[in-house]
Amino acid sequence: MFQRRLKEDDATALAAAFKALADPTRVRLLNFLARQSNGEACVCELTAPVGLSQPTVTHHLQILNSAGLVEREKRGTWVYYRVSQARLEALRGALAPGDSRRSG
Amino acid sequence: MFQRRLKEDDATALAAAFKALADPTRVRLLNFLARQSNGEACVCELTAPVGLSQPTVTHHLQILNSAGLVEREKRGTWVYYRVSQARLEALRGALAPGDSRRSG
DNA sequence: TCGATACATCGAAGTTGGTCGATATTGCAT
DNA sequence: ATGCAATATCGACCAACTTCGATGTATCGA
Repeated sequence: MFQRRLKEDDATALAAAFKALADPTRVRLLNFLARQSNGEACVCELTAPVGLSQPTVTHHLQILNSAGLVEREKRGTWVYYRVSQARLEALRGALAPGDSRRSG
Repeated sequence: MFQRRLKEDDATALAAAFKALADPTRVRLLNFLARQSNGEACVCELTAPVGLSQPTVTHHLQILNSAGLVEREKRGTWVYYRVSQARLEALRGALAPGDSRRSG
C-alpha cells in the first residue's frame, strides 16, 4: 500500500481478504496445506494439525475458500483443499509500495 | 506462505498482524497516509477522509501502531502517523511462496 | 491564569467471530 | 437397502470488535 487512491469498495474488499488471514487457525491451515507434497489435503487430515473439531475446521476452510485463498475440490466422500497461490500473490501486490495490481 | 513450517506462536503473530489490516477503515487510513506527499498526517486530518469520530480514528490508529504498521510521533499538540514500509514489506514476505524472511 | 484545540481514555451498545456438540447430508461399499 | 465414514449445517455460548458520546489530559497562545 499504496500509491493510488483506494476506492471505498476496494478498501472493503481488501480488508475482507485480510480478515480471512486474521486468525491463527486459518494461518496454520494455509501453512499446512502449502507444505503438502501434493499441495492438498482433505478435511479429515486437517483437524489433527490444528487440534480443533471437524465442524470448526470446516468453518475455517469455508472462510478461506470464500476469500479465494484456498480452492475446493470434492472427490468422492472427501473434499480436498489447496492454497490459491494466485490469490496470495494478489494480496502481496496490494501490500507493495508501488502497488502492482494484476489478478484480482 | 509458506515453505517452512510455522510454529504456533508465529502463526498467532502473523494472524495478529493481518487482523490489524482486516478492517476497511484501517485500510483506508493506511492508504491515506501512504498517499501524503510528506508521508504523514495528524489525527485531525484523518477523521474527515474516513468519516468517523475522532475517538474511533484514534482507536484504529492505535491498533495499526500496536501492529507496527504505522509509526507515531508527537509534535506539540499534534500526533503524526506514517506508514511503516518495513513492516509492510515483512508481511509481503510472509505471503511469499518461498517465504522470504527478514523482519521479525 | 484562562480558553481553545488536539488527542486519549472510559463506558456502553450493538455486531461479529470462534468454538462446540448434535444432527443432517452425501457417497461408497456391501 | 443398509451401514459406515467424510463433510456440512444448526443452535448456542462466550469473547472480541466497532463505534459512539462524554470526559479527561496535554499543549499552545493571549
